[in-house]
Amino acid sequence: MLETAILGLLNESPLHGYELRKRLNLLLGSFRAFSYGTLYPALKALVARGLIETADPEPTATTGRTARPPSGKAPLTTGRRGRIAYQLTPEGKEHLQTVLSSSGPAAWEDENFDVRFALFAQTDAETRLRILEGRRIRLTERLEAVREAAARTRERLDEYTLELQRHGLEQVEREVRWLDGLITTERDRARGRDRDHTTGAPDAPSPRSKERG
Amino acid sequence: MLETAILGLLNESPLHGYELRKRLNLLLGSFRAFSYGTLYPALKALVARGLIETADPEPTATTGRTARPPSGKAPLTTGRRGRIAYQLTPEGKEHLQTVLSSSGPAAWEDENFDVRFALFAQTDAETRLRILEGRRIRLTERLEAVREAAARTRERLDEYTLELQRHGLEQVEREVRWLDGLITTERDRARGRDRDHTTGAPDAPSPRSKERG
DNA sequence: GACTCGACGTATCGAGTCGATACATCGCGA
DNA sequence: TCGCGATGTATCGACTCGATACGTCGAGTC
Repeated sequence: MLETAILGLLNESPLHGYELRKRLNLLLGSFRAFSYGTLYPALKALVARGLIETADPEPTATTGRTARPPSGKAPLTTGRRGRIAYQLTPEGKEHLQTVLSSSGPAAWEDENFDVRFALFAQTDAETRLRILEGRRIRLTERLEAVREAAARTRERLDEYTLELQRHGLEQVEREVRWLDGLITTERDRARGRDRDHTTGAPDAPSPRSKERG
Repeated sequence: MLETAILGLLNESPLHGYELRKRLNLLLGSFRAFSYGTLYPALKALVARGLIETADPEPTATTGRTARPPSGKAPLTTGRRGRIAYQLTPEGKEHLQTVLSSSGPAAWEDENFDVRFALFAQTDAETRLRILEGRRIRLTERLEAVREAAARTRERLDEYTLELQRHGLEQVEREVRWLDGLITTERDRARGRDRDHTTGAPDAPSPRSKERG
């Protein structure tokens, strides 16, 4: 799912590897932190598949730091200030849209959910809701399984193991409640936004109508 | 750290791979779940290092099912009821004690802490406390780093990304509070167990007697 | 009896990921 | 001028997972 995260970030602006990694880790918060050993091969693979291509980075107009002029030699091995920026190709945009509109089990498993959630701003409302609900079911299933396994164990465990299990269960329960809140919010929004249809408008900049918080 | 978990489990009773994995995953609760592709190579490596050795499993005297006699051929490829039980060697026990009494950074990093915690029943009180405190510092450091990184970001993120970050921070904060409770419990126990020779007492808490309260 | 099915049990493989590391440029302060 | 830390690209070894293969065994089921 690293690939999806990359495509999602590049859909907002072209970026080079170093910056991409920083944003990636910021995007996923304190959860995951992809390393270069993962990122660069993934970029290569995406280029090979024609989903992204190299490009010039934005001049970063906010600060005065302009991109350096190509004064003199540029040892092609690794360019002398060798920024290699990437941007989506049309195929990449298309592929990203396909992925973002999918909501199968692959979207709500542990290793994918946070990436998909981080890209919710680019995901349509219906898919958001389906992913949240699928994730919720997945977690409650696991809750059930762990509780059952613990009950079936006739060996009595020491207090530390029990505390670890209790803590783990509590974490998952809290996650479920978090999802409940998100699902409620999404349903409310869907009700407020839509009376008869209107499934699209994924770009629509956030409706500042905060009056009904 | 899989190796430590294996040694810790085998220190209680000899086990074969299948059972070992079940207990391993029960031990670590809903956190981690080692797979066979991890377990069996680890067992091999431990045998090669002389820390564990094959043994006969316990006869499971509760039910009438006795271990089968070696009647006839036993295709050595995978024994016909090919349970291969493992037990600690003296070197293994010694190594386990060394590991369990260590409390360096390796003990409280993400990938090790839960295993070490699950083996707290076999760990002495002083080491328990050091690991818990080290873990707490580690988490607060991360909290600080993430908060700072978020503050330094001038790009304003969409609401979903923000929510993901908020949720992640909250999880870690809750983890810290969990550790606080455990640390308090451990300190109280140490006080109850030992009167005068308190090792560090960096907090120097007011000696209020809560046993009557 | 013959059939399937699911639990038990050992074992490997490919793919994905991390952490460490290497190498290079740049700006900055001592 | 020197080192140092941030920026920047890139690879390697080690670890882990999920899927899969192969095999035994007991319990149904018709």
